Amino acid sequence: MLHDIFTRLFAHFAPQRWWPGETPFEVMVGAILTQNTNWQNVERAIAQLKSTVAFTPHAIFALPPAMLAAAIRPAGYFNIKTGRLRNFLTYFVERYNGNVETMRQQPIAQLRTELLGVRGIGPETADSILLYALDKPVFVVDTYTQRVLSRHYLVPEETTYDDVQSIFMDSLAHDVRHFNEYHALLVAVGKTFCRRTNPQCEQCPLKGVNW
DNA sequence: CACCAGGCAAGTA
DNA sequence: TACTTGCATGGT
Repeated sequence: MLHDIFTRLFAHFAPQRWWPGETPFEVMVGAILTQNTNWQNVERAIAQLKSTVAFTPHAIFALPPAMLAAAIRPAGYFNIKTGRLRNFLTYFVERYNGNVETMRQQPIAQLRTELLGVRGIGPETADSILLYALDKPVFVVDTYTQRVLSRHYLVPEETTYDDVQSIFMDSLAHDVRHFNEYHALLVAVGKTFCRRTNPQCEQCPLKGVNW
């Protein structure tokens, strides 16, 4: 059934080509900045940050917090996100010397535990980093995923993050490219047809699914 | 004007 | 444990 949903979405939408970002480290930063925030605003923030300092873990951490906050201001919650970014950078630099390839070599379960231990990184941000920055076969769940599934009565609305994730990871092959495209397509269908205000259910490519 | 966007943590009872 | 609230910009 999850395979059928993917087939419908893939037939309807063009490839999403997630995650936007020139480097894995940039994807990590974007994952934190995009929390409850429109991606367009994240792009502004990243652009401003790039024009402020060299886009490396050490350089960004060396930036005075007030300047970091000013740079990422367009992404919203800039004081909160400044702290969260610095928490992550502390972890990334202290444990991996800011080296993506070194981090990538660790086991998935260990990395997920480490990331969840950083204050400001919850399950979605952790999994986004694992999948989109480190190429780990982890399925990313977000509010659109939950909403699309529950609107089609595939899961109860109150299903937890980990349970939704298990539904996907227990029935699909653990393929990075597939998980990448699938999550992005769920966001696409959620945005386009499954909005709270002004839903467009009649034209949704998932119309009628209720296995 | 209201509402939303690729969440998370802290506070309250 | 189970809710609720704060965080904040920019687009529609």
